[in-house]
Amino acid sequence: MEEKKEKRERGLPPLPMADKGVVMRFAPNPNGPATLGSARGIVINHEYVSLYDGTFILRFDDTDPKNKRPMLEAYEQYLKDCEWLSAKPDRVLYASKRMGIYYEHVEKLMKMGKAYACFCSREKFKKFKDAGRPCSHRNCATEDTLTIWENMLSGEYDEGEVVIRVKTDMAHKDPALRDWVAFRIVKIPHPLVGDKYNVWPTLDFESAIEDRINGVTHILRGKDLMDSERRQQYIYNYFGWDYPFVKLWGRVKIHEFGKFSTSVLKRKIESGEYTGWDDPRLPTLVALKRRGITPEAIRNFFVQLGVGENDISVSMKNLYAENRKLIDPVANRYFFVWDPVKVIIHGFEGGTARIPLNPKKDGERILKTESEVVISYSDIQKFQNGDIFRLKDLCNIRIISLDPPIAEFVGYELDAVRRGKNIVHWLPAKDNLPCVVHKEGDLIEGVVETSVKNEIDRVVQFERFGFVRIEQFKEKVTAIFAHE
RNA sequence: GCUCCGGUGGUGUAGCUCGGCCAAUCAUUUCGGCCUUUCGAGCCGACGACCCGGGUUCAAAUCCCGGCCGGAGCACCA
Repeated sequence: MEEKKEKRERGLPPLPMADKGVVMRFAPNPNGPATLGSARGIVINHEYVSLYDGTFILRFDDTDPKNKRPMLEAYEQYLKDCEWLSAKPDRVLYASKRMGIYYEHVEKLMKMGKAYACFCSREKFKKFKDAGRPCSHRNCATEDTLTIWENMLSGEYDEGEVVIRVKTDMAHKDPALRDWVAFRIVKIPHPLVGDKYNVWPTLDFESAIEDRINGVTHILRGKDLMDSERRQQYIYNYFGWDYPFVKLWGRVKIHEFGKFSTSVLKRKIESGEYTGWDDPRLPTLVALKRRGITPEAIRNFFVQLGVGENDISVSMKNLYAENRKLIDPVANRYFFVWDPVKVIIHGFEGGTARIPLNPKKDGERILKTESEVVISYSDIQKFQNGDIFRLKDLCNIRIISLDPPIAEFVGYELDAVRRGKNIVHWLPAKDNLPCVVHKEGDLIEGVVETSVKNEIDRVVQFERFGFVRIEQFKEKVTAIFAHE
């Protein structure tokens, strides 16, 4: 009862048939670091596993060194990204290092007469497939199939010359299921295992075997892999295995990023359009981390999205809202004056402002100033000669000249201005640090409180600007914008 | 062309398995108000949805049929 309530709060529907243990896996191709899309797989799988106290497997489906060439650094990055998301895998598998297992199983299938070597070109086979009729290779004798297989392994055939197909049903009403390819020849060295192999399994074959061997009980997969279950079911039937429970989910599109794919990202980084995988404009986890988006926020975000089967298009605003809930209570506040303009205050001999670091916490920062301050150009622009406004937590002033900006001291009474829009932030003209904020591709220059240099690698709020992560301080402060 | 799947407010989501407690949940967005001090944070409030048409039933978001719309697969990619 209580447990059930907890599940509901976390937002994920219970998993059917979970009573005999839960083993789940996330199986990326490491052709780049994890993106928000991968994060969904990592988070939800892990969330379920921890809900049922099961086992979480990270499996690299890296069986195509040609079209989906893995990136060596991405393997390690995936591990780091999982840990960052508090989803450390219980087991890590590299398909490319487990080829023997796949060979062993396909050989069994061939001996059972359930797999055969096919020499048809793609075009030729497509004709047979569309016609719903078998090609001549389908009836090849078992011994001959095995001989061809041996020759494939020893490299006697060229790429594209021959493939191994799993026998399904050439007359199946769904053309997508008819005798699919289980192995093909790829004579390009693999980033991880070199030129050790030139016969590689397809995803459907590799995944079918691995899920079984590792006792995977529940599979979460994209709708694009909808046919995998029915394709792989043939193998499971031949071996007398039970297929895991499958839940499909739709594609997630993020408004702000549009359609992105790892390979497109990679190209744009190589061409210099982006500075690297951690460019703050990108939807990679390393980039989000750099901006100060917390892993907890990402987890909450995906749990809230749920596991629906329709394709969705969601805004980063939802992620930002989750992140804000987490960081707002702890992020220290600072003044960041962008486009700073110096204002001379007549009749003010200077003063000291004591401002809470965070309205919900103890601690304060102290701003000591003389009679000259800086405020944002965008603020002063809104005032006219004679207007009175307040320098937040300091004093009230009246504009007596706009160009050059000169004001006169009016008093300390907050009540005199009261309304929020007449309160602006400021900094002492003589005591501040230059600062540049990376915000959505723009560089925003300004000045910040000197104590910001003690916040390296932390997320703070620049008042009336937004939350940023302080990245470094070398002559000037560099901050990366997260969100408002 | 063949084969699958899905359609709840602007955006997501709960509810649909076992029809009534649903004049429909929660989050976010937008708007409005509040705040001894963030016009860009916070707090409070409001607006806003069951794709359409039939059928079954005392009763349908929930079941059935048809339509419309959207998505996916039919690769020697994952």
